[in-house]
Amino acid sequence: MNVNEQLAEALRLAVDPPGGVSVEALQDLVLDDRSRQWDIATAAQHVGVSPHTLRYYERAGLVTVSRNPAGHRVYDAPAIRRLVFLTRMRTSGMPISDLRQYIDLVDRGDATIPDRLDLLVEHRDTLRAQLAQIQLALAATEYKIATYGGSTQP
Amino acid sequence: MNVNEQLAEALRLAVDPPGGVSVEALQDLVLDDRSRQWDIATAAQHVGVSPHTLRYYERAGLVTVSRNPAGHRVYDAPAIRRLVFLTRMRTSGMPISDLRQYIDLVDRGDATIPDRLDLLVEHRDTLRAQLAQIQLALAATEYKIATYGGSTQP
DNA sequence: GCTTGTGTTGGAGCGCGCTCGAAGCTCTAC
DNA sequence: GTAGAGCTTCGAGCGCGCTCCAACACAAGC
Repeated sequence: MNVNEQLAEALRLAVDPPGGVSVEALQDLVLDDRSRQWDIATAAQHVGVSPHTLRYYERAGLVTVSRNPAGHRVYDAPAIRRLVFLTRMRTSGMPISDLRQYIDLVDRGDATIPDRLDLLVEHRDTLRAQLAQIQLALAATEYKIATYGGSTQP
Repeated sequence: MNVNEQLAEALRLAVDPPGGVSVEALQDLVLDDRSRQWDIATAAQHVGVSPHTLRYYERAGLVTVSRNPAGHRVYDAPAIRRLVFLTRMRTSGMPISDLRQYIDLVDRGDATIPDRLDLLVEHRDTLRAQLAQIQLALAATEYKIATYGGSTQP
């Protein structure tokens, strides 16, 4: 599986969850059409957040978005990809301050890759711990359901 | 596996995660020693939250705690068990309002068991969705780590 | 008896992540 | 040309879940 296939797979995975990314947006992203651009409403739809939130993320320094002559925001494929990543991390509970830190490293170039790796590994561990927590809560919930005589299936 | 064994197993599972419940507290709970009582500081330690939070939970109507002659809160085994359950649900993202609703049903007696089941099943579905989200974020993170050349193991 | 620690209450404050409002500019449709 | 939708900015507001403060009450140890 090469990198593009991995990316496509990761993006395909992103279709499923509610509040996720729309299919056609992902197709655009996989195609990486450099001429394709989106206004804030469309971008928001594709990313699965509100335009308010997109502006907020820009103010928070998570993305820099260029403007058209009218001063309106213009989102391109890389921006959307970054936003998809960011919202995925947000959904998983990563605070905006951490994302900001990571993004700053990205914007400072390849020399910061080791630092980014540190952050990512740390976050991976957080996610694994979180996974365990959720599984525990799920077990507790299913236990309660079982004791109440409810079916655990499906 | 009878109900007591299931409970013991569920409680054993609770030992592992960080910020979780202490081993001796669980032993007390499994023994269900009716004479054993705890002050707020000890209870907080056992449950893994701050005394502030315990008072807050009481104000929020999640637990009712009796007082000793001095007016100090006295936590018994059932109270602690409820708090362990509540904090587990909180950790998994269940809002306090939902917990309040569930607790109200519990306090209204067996007639509300169907309603409780509804709530639990709903929460189970939420947890499953959440699990998928976390797994997705984990996959994305591990993908990034891999592309940066970091080791995915362990 | 006095100090120190721990508890009590009500209410205020806070950090986070949005979310919205106001006032104004721009594009589109008719 | 004009209405209306949608964009811009800045700043304020909000809901949640704590977290802390002030002022006081009680308990244990010296």
